Amino acid sequence: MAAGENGSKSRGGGARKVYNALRTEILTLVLEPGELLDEARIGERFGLSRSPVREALIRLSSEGLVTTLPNKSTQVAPLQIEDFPQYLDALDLLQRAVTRLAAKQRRDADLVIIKSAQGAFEDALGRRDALAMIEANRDFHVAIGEAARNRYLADSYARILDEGRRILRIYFRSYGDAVHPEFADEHPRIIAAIEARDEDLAERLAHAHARQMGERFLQYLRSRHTADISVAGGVDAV
Amino acid sequence: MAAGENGSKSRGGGARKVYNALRTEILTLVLEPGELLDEARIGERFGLSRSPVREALIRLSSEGLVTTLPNKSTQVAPLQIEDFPQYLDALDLLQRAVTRLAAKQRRDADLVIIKSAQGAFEDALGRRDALAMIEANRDFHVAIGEAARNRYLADSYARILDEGRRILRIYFRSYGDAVHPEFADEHPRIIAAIEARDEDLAERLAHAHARQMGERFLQYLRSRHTADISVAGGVDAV
DNA sequence: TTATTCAATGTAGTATACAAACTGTACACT
DNA sequence: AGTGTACAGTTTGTATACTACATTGAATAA
Repeated sequence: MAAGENGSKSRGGGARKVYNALRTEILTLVLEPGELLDEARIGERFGLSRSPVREALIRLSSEGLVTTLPNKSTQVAPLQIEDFPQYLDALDLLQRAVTRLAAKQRRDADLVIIKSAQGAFEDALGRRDALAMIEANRDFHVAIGEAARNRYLADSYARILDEGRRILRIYFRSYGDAVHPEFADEHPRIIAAIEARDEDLAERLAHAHARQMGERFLQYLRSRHTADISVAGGVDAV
Repeated sequence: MAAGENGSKSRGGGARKVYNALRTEILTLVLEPGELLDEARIGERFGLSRSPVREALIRLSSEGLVTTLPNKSTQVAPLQIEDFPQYLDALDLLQRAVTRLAAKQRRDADLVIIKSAQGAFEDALGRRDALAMIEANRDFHVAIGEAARNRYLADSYARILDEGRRILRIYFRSYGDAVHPEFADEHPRIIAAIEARDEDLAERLAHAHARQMGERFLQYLRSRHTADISVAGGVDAV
């Protein structure tokens, strides 16, 4: 297979490339939960051997984004909506803590990053681009996580936010990726609270924001039958 | 290298074996923070090729237990005591949340596991076995995490607890692994609160427990010079 | 003596080769 | 017909081979 022929980075880049690509596709549901991943096929898709592909899959497995059936194959981690309440609890807790900390510890440089992410968010909102909106939303909160200056909490928070990308994707996709503008005004208020170093307000807004998100998704779940969107097993679900 | 000759599991077991071994040795400081890990050497130590070793290292890297310098080598993740305050904050937050949830959600089966871990803890205390005590302490809290029935929080909590094993190890080792009995009576009270489903008390005790641990370690840090125990870079530090 | 270049060496990243386990199908036997 | 076994195909897990990057140290020049 044309060894030595490579487009981008001659070394070390292969595994990272596959990792990033698969990760994005998993989080955007281009790869459906439960879908089976074949190392060889992925390898030939990227023009790489199985080794870097394997590395990428191991990383993803370690993050819980893929599940590896021993000696059989690895599949995109199923989304178990039955523990969505757990998810919400965790998101709420970490979001409150992190946003409060950010209000306390933020520096001006942090604010710039946060506002920039919010800019991208509003941009996507204006373009009615659901995909970009989800990503910018994640970046916005991750930026707040960084501003909290606690790598343990920020890591856990980022992990949860990523999981949320898949949930939000299901939500929007089910509405044909129509963008609902009701999300628009919550972020600026959070920014303002962080900028004003108002810890209590920041925490309260963060809490409300998580609740809102959960409420909307639960409402959506109720509108459909839970069974219908059980993406847990099949490739062709939803 | 005698292909096909292996003691335990003929397939999939190799990588897991290396992973578990390295992980334990990292968390017990048998492998010092900053120590360099050579894939080939590890491979020959376990009678395996580089492939399974690589898989183990990738997993560990993904968990933050080793740091991989691109194209150079991988080293045991340095312990940065300068962000010990961050660590404490995160531990406190998650411990409070998880212990409270455990008091709310626990089932009888959970209590059995928790008490069993506490049994091992007291056993180790009696034997003055610092290593076993640290491990049992971690298991005790992880069991509480399981009882909370929130896999997101339990995962984050477990991750933080593992990091704590290294910190506790430094602490005890510096005192020649002498076991201080003042830890003894906090766990039973936490168990009692969980058993009685007293959420507020459980959270308060969990909070106090985290504070105690942090206080002791900070006191230890103050007694030595911070620079002396900076295990960040060198192999032979401490 | 000190700085710089370059070859030599070692190790990580990738490719390939081989072995074991699982899957499914076909066929035989009851 | 139903069940069990054999065999082929597919795919993971591991071993080995190869390549490129990086560091080291010696040789040479200033």
